[in-house]
Amino acid sequence: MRLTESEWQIMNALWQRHPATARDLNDGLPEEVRWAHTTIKTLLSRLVAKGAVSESKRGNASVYEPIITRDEARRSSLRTFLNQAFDGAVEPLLSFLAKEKSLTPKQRQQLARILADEDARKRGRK
Amino acid sequence: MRLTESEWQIMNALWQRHPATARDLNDGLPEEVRWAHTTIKTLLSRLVAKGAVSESKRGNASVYEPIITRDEARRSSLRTFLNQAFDGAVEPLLSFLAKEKSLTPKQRQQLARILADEDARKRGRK
DNA sequence: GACATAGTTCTACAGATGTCGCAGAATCTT
DNA sequence: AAGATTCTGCGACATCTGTAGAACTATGTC
Repeated sequence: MRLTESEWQIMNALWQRHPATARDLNDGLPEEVRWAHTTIKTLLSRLVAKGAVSESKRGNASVYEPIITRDEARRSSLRTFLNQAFDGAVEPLLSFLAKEKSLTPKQRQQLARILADEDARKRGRK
Repeated sequence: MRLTESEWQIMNALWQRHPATARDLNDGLPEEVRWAHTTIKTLLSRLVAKGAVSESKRGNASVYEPIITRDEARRSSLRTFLNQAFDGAVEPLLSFLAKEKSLTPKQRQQLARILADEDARKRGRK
């Protein structure tokens, strides 16, 4: 499932609050991205067409629900990102992240901790 | 600097081998993505227009050089990716990566090692 | 010099995306 | 029930992307 930039906006709002109407969503969107009502509707229609969102009627109005999960969307987005920028492999991204100045020691430690925890969890579960 | 999917292909080939002519590049591209010669030229022109690539003449033919570095491109791509899928923060991506089943213990360790090394380097440098 | 070859610029075009406006149907308010 | 308000469906349109053919020009080859 491939989402465009504005579709991500919509989905992010929808994952956060759903079921939701077009209006609900627009209110929930960040200040800077306030589209015309019809714009949201168009985006939502396209998402429904794609099968990323479900639409049902409550009286006259449409109510939307996400079908794909955020993690699913993240996964495919990550895939694409890796393919384009890192030869499709995770390792290069990992080193890149580790190298990045923008990653603070704190974040670095967080990452290390996450890994350790995850590792422990994996081990313990077996 | 925002690169499209096919632009990434070109850039990846160009970072790998440059200076290069349109023909050089096409040869260097993965089998599946062999465009018509003119397609490459079009893409290259667009990249030149964007300021991502420089063009110079050698006789009749054009020779291209990347202007932006791969890391720069990666950085902005990462930025966009984070903004869309992870609220713009690195941490959520880190946890996501750590959580992912697809990340093997080996990769997890690699990442841990990278972090440790980087940390040491940082510390030692100060 | 005449032709084949390879490079160049221009133009084109369909499909994807970002953004709506309009006009009519449904619903709410007095 | 009339007017105001809110939705909806549909069409529109400018840009961006992907992909390439056409036509012309410079080069290489006998």
